[in-house]
Amino acid sequence: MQEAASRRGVMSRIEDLCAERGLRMTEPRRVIARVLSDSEDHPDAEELYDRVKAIDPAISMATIYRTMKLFEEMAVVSKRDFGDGRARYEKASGPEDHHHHMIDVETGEVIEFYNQELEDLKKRIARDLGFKLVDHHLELFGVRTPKKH
Amino acid sequence: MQEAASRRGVMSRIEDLCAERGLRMTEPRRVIARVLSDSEDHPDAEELYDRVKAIDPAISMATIYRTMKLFEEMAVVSKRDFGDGRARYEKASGPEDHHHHMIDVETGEVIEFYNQELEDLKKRIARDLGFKLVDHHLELFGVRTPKKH
DNA sequence: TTACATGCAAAATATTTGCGTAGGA
DNA sequence: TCCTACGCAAATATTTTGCATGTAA
Repeated sequence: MQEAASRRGVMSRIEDLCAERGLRMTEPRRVIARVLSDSEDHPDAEELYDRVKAIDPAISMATIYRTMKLFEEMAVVSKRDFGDGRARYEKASGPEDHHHHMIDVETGEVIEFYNQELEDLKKRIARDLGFKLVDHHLELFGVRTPKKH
Repeated sequence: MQEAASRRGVMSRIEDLCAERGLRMTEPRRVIARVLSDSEDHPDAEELYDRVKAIDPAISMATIYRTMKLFEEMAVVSKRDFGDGRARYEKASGPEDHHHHMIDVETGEVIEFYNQELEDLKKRIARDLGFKLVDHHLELFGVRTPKKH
C-alpha cells in the first residue's frame, strides 16, 4: 500500500502536486483536491459537486469544471468516459499504475484492473505506428458469466 | 478486399442487415445506411447530418440521432468517443475485424489499427475477471516521433 | 496592490422527446 | 388500413463563459 495522503500532515497528495507546480492554492482548489484524494471511485461533475458542497457549500459547479480542466492539464486527474453522456474523473496515477476499467453492462458496476502485458503491448503498438504514447483509454464492456460448478 | 457494397445492386450492406432483421426500411433509413456504408471515417452526428442532407434535405437531425441509436442497438454501427465532447459513428465490423484508434493529439488525426495479440489479451482479461466481453474500446493518444535517420 | 480565481447566471453544445402528420408493409 | 417513423420545435443534460467581485501572493 502506498503512503496514505491523509497521514502526511494537512496537505493531500494532489495539493502537494499543485503547490509544486506553482498553482495558486485557493480554498476551492484545496477542498476539491482533498475530495479527489479521498475518492476511490470515478465521480462525475455532479457527484464531485455534491461532495465538495458538503465541505464548503459556497463552491460552485463552474469551479468544479474549471478546476477539473486545470487539474487535467496538470496531469493531476484523469478524465474518463464510460459511455453514459458525462465525464468522470479520478486522481491520476503514475504510468506505473495505469489501470483500466471493466464495465458490467447490466449493472453499471465498474471494476478496475491492471495488466502489465497490456501496458507493454500498447506501448509497442504506438511505437510501431510511429508514436510516443501520451495517454490511452481502455474500457471493456461485458456481462458476468455464471461461475462454473 | 471484401465485396463492395455499391456493387451488390441497389442495397448497401447496412440496408441488407436492416432488412434481415425485419426493420421497416424508410427513405431516411435507407439514405443514412448508404451514407454510413460509404463513409470510411468517423463522422459525428453533425457531419452525418450534412452528408445525409446533401442526398435528401428533408431528413432531420432528430432522425440522425434516432437512427444511430437504432443502428447501434442492432449492432449495425459502433459509437466511438475520441475525447472531444461528441459521439462519432462508424459502420460496425465483425469481431474478426475489431480495430482501434491511435489519435494524434497534436493534429487530431485518427489512425485505425488492428492487433490480434490485443484481441486475444482483452478476451483473456475479461474471462479472468469473470466476464464475457460484449464490447470494448481502446484509444491510444500520442505524438508522432521523428523518423530515425 | 494586482493578477487571477470565483460565483452567478446566461450561453453554448450535444442529445432527447412530445406531438401531430406522413408513409411503409 | 394501421402502426410506426418522421419533422419540427421545445426540452434536457452537460459543459463553458462573461462579468463583477473577492482573494492569494
